[in-house]
This record gives sequence, structure tokens and C-alpha cells, in this order.
Amino acid sequence: MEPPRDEADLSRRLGRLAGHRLSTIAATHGFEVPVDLRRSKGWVGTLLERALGATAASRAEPDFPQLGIELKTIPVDPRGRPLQSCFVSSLDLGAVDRRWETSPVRKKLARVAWVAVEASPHIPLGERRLGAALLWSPSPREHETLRCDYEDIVELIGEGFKVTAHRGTWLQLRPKGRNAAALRWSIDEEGAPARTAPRAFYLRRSFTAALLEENFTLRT
DNA sequence: CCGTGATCATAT
DNA sequence: ATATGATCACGG
Repeated sequence: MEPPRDEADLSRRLGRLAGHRLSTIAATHGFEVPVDLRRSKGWVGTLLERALGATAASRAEPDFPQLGIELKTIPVDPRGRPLQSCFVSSLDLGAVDRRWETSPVRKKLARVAWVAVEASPHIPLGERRLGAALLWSPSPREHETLRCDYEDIVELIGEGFKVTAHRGTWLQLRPKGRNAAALRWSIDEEGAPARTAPRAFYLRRSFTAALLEENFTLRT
């Protein structure tokens, strides 16, 4: 499948997928539907990438580099509220770049195609449906808060301090690795090399919850 | 081996 | 019920 030619093209493709079951989309693209997601955690995201013509490369760039658009599936309950936080991008603990402007976080969040997916555990995976997509960019206020979160966290890391997921209004930093044994080199408070679990930025569930509410809730 | 796609599992 | 920290499959 060719990558979408422009944003309108991507939007059209998303519109065609909205309301369809995952089993239908999977069949179209030769994906086998797993029994559950325990051992296939990224299956829904990978399926959507394929269905939309994204390049399945693991890169710190948006999924559609030429469009500058990141694709994110967002698992929702029957009321349309997110069930999970959302991975944004990894942080290189060995060479911390503190500049927001050039950060993968800013690049990825500059424009996002959010796609809600039914995710209540009682719905068999193949029967879960896609919702309408939301093509979104952060408002000036959102952008500012994201930037502050990022700079705060990255500065602390750069100074060698430990940062837990408690920090940050909307962005947080959490472990992300193969398992607890997977370690990376980092720099400690004394400036000495240290071993640390790999970390990545996530968007809090409260953030995506507000996002969906603002954009999909009927207001008077 | 590592980063991206994420969700799982447990403590609170 | 929710958040944090842990974990799994895959592509490159």
C-alpha cells in the first residue's frame, strides 16, 4: 500500500476504516487475529499502520514522515474514554538533548491522527470496531504545557537525577524495555556512567481523555 | 540488539 | 478505579 499522498488522502482512508471491525481490516491485509493482546500488545497499532500505508519502521519520527503526521490508536471503553496512557517516544539516557524544539516528542505530537478503538475486555478482539479519527495539533496552551513537562523532565535527567512517572502534567517518563534486566548506560548525579532501565515519554490517560472529550462530546 | 507498536499486572 | 512500573512481538 502506498503512503497517503497528503493529509486529505490520509483523512479519506481513515474515514473508510471508521466503524469497521478489526477482523474485517485484518482479513483485508492478511493479518491473523490473535486470541488476545497479552502476547500481541502492538497488534492493533501495527494493523492500522498497514491499513493506512505507513512505513513499519521503528524510528523516532512520525509514522508518515512526509506528512509530519503521527498515528496513534487509543483504546477506549464503552463511553469513549481511554483505557491506557500513550507511548510517545524513547529518551536517550546516554546523550540527553534538552532542546524541546528538536525533540522527537515535539515532532511526533505536532500533528497526530488519533484513532479510537473499542477495547473493553469482554469484546472479542476481532469484533472491536474503529472509531472516527481525530486529526489534531496541540493548541498553544497544550503545546506550552507539553514543552514545560518535557524541559523539566529532561533537565532533571540531564543533571543525573532520577525521575519517576509522577512528574509532569501531561507528559511523563516511564520505564520501557524488554524487561527489568534490560539496561542502558546513563550518567548519574556525579557525572559517572551508570546502568538504568530504558525510559520513554508517555501521555497521561487524563490528557487523551480530555482530548477526546473536547472533540467528540456534544456540547450546547 | 534496540526502538515502536502498545497492554499487562500489581500496588495503592 | 487508577497510575506506575514491567512486559511482549515485531521489524530493521
